[in-house]
Amino acid sequence: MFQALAHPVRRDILALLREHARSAGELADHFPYSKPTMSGHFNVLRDADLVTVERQGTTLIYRLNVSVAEDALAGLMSLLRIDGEAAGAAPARKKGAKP
Amino acid sequence: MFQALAHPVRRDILALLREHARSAGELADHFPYSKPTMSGHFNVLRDADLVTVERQGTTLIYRLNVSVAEDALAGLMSLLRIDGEAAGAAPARKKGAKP
DNA sequence: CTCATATTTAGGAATATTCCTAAATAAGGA
DNA sequence: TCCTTATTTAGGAATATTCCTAAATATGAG
Repeated sequence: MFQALAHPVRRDILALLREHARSAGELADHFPYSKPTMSGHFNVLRDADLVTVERQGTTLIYRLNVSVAEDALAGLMSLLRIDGEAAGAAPARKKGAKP
Repeated sequence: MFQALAHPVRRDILALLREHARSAGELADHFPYSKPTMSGHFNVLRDADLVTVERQGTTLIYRLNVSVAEDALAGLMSLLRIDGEAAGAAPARKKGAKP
């Protein structure tokens, strides 16, 4: 799953899907690569379970799989033992952080 | 930086360094790979600024660079627009999470 | 069935990663 | 200086990633 996040194009795909679900073609149009290349990136994200796919007629709709993304984040957090306070935009003040 | 996190050995190195700083040799002893191979992994982590290194006599001491790790986490969070609540071990109740 | 559209799979070239052994470098002690 | 210890750099083989073009598949319209 970290492997899937390792390529900038795949992270950008996730950022686009964070806004709303999109078709394969619509996603592909955002990048300067061929459709088959983009399809390969979709496969990597799907294998990592970071996105789900659903067919609608001839088009395939890709969606961000939020729960798995959250698991990824949880794993990275516990790996580094970071509380999460540091991540938001404006960490006003500490909650019950007992270090 | 995501690239640096993509290899399991490098994530395990970070997990070890999260506990406390360690020498190159001490780190290498935790893995079934040669010293030069491990040294290569250290270089990747250093290039990604995820660890710092300091010489102490003949040994090199590696330390987790927490601030950069936090930035990584923040980046992943904003990429996926996740609040961070989902990550901790026991998310008792919501803070000022206003969705 | 045939055609057009949307998307994928197949095959292959260029490049990057990962691991090894052998040799080099750095530091300190006798 | 010479030796030992700690660690790195150098060079190379095996494997994986990334991208392409060409061909295949899937679906719906006519």
